[in-house]
Amino acid sequence: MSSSHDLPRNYDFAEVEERWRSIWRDEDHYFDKNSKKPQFVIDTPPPYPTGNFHIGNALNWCYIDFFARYKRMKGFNVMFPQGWDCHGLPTEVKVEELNHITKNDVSREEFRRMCRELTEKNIGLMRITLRKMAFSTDWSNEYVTMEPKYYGKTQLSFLRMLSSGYIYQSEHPVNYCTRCETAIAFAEVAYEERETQLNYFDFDGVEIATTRPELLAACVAVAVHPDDERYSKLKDRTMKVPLFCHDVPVVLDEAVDPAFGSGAVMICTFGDKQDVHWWKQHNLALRKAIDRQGRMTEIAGKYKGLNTTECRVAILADMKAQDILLRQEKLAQRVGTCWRCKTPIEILSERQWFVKIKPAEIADAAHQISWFPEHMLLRMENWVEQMEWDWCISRQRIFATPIPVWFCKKCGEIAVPEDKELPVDPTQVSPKHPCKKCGSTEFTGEEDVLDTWMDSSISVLNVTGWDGSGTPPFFPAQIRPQGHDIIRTWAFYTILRSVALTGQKPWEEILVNGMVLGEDGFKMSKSRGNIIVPEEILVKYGADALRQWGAMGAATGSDIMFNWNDVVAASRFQTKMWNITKFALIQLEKEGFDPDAQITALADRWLLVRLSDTVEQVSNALESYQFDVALKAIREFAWEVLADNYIELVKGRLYKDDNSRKGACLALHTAFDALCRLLAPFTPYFAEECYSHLSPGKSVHKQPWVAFTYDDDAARIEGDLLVQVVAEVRKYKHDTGLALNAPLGKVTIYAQQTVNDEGDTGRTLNAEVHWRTDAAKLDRVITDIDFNRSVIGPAFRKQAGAFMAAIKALSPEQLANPPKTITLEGSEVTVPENAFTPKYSYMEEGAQVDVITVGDVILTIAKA
RNA sequence: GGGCUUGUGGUCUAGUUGGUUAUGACGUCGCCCUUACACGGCGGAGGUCACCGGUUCGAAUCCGGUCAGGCCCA
Repeated sequence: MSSSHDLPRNYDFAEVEERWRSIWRDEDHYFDKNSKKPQFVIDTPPPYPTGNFHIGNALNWCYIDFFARYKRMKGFNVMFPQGWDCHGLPTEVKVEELNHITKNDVSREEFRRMCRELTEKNIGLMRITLRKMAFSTDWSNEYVTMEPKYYGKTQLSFLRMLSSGYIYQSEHPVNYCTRCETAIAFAEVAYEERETQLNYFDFDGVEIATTRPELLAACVAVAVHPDDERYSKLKDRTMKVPLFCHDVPVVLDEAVDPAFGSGAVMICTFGDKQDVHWWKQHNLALRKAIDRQGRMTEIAGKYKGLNTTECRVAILADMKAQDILLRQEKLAQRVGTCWRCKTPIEILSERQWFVKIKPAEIADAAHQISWFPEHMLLRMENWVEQMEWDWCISRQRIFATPIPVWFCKKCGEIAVPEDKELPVDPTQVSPKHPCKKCGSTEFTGEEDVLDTWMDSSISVLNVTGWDGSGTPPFFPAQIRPQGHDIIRTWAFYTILRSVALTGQKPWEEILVNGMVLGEDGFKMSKSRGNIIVPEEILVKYGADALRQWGAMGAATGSDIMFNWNDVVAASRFQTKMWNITKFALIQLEKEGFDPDAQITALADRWLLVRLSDTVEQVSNALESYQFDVALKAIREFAWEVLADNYIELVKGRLYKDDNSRKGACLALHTAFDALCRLLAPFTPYFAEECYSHLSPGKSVHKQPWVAFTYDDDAARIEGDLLVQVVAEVRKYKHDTGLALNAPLGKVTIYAQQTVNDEGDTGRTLNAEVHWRTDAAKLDRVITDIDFNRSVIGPAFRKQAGAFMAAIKALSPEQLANPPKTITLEGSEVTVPENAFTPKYSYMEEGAQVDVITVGDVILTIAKA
């Protein structure tokens, strides 16, 4: 134990946090591959290296660190890896922006180098925040998806799924962002509400409504509802497309809504997902009118080269000129846009790579995983059930994992590298062997790259040691922590890939955290100006306070509003705990502490039984990831049970110099030691600081989790009574205008059981306290009568005075049980309800006392 | 339009399988600087548990509907 003289008056989080950060060693958090302990592998989310570790990340990581630290103390071999999901458009866009270039202005290699450089810088910045937050990261298991070591595995996983038939290439309509010039997956399409124009025009004699006249060149059919009598004569006909003059068939389809527009629609390749549906179902022709840059193609004839907006204007003008544009209406519609750049997406038919989605397989694995909170599983189920297309994994970008494939220039056959050649960039190197089919040595490297989710969806395979064969040594992981916003992407793709590559679920449990909203209850955004960055909180209140906010801000899994109040409250709790620490150390160093002391006093037993309850509550809560419940129980124990009640009760005994303080010292030591350990996962710096003063040279983070139990039901019940008695007497002092430390004379407590309080109650109340088990012998005396003049006045008017005099004249027995009527100046009058209340005083053994009841217990107080 | 989720004092929030007086924090009001702590202690005020209906001896809790918010999707 360090001397209390060493303890500064105030807790200086900045000094303490920096000091421990320099003392702690990374090695303490390394996963031990040879350990005999049970493993606890966490499939940590690899954040996108934007350079800012935002508050949502912070919340997610707080949860991870809480259970990582808890599990370590519980004796698990914990792996808390840190990944970085580097590839993707945002970085490309940022690089273009920072350097005022477009990706086509420099070579692919140069562009990649610039992206890597920016990413490395950003990772550096984010690592600093992670360390400040005291996350117990296993830096020996850090992975960076843009590094060859990692993306080689991404490529290996691609090849495995290619050979097992999960991956195929095909020409198929895909969502395409013409600004980013790449295909995107459905998960990357964001829908936005927009107002557009619905144009009615004459289509070979039939009125048709369309929002996208620019797609007229891509029209491949006209569809009507089979029961729509207006159009029954169109059956089996072909129709001539206005302006373009090609013939298209008329198809009948139930999905056409006769009430929308004119009830007849044109099918274009492709205006929306419904067009793709009809196109497939009716086996229609393919007319590609828009290219990858979003410009009109050959098919569009004289409109070739225009972008879609220009083309729309031109076609509408030409329709007007030909007098076939009938009318226009405003229409609210939802447009699919690129989630990165918000450009409306086009559906283009392109040769792309796909991963087969087998919904049943994924649903089955999802059901084998425990979900926290449970209802998040439903989101996965809903997403899985409505999958229509396979997952398009090819992207036409640069900063991403190359698709490890060549095409034979002669016969088109695919060539793939051997495992040991990975990673490869097929645009830079050639295959080692001639074409299997035709023997040619001329190849073209695939220029397309992989969707970033192809990298991140093997995070769990990577950390569990996957090498391309069978089940990895540490697979499945024990838990996946992540936000609910990426259930349909990261969670979904990870399950898909794990099942495809290992045949098993990726994790035993998944813990889904909520989103962090601004103080105003809205999603944090620049435009609202409600963004809070972790760094700001770290500077003002420190990491431990921020971590407490993360634990207590909301129930695990629900969205959480950021709230400075919670951070302030957290920091106040630390102040309180710091004062408890100072008090405990001053007391414990007085005479050392005796681990063999006997605990006999009620207050001491009560503290230990409440501690035992708290340990159980906190442990149970942590097992089910209820961090709010756990920390709340800890705070309540420290603040209410230990500080406000226990310490106040035993102070007097601790100040004494005799043997009776030994039991209190042991109880205090036990509770304080346990508190440090309970707090360790939540406030690692603070807990370490407190514990280091209690047990110098030892780290609380290397101690086992508290296993303290104390079974003493009587102490819980009697101790609660003791605390209640003290509270009632305090209230009595307050009500009678006495200072809390004012001397009180004699207090007699009539309880059913004998209580050994070692004199604690008396010292706490500054009174002579007697606990008695016999019945109280009290005489009740009416000392005065309170009259209710607002009742008496209106009822008796001038006789009011006489009424009150008559009541005063009643005997004590009559007053205790008042008559219904009374004789007033010779006549019977009714005694109104609530007209008066007798005031009693009590006499005990001839002295006047005040009486308080606490349940069945009677307290009498004889003032000094 | 569909799925999920939420609606508790001024603000935020707890409330597990329905069970006496609905939890805590912040704010607010009053008293108190008692040898760990005024970044504190003690006490008080403040709630038709969104609304309507149902099940029940009993509903914040279960069921149905309405209204409002959030998220995801069509």
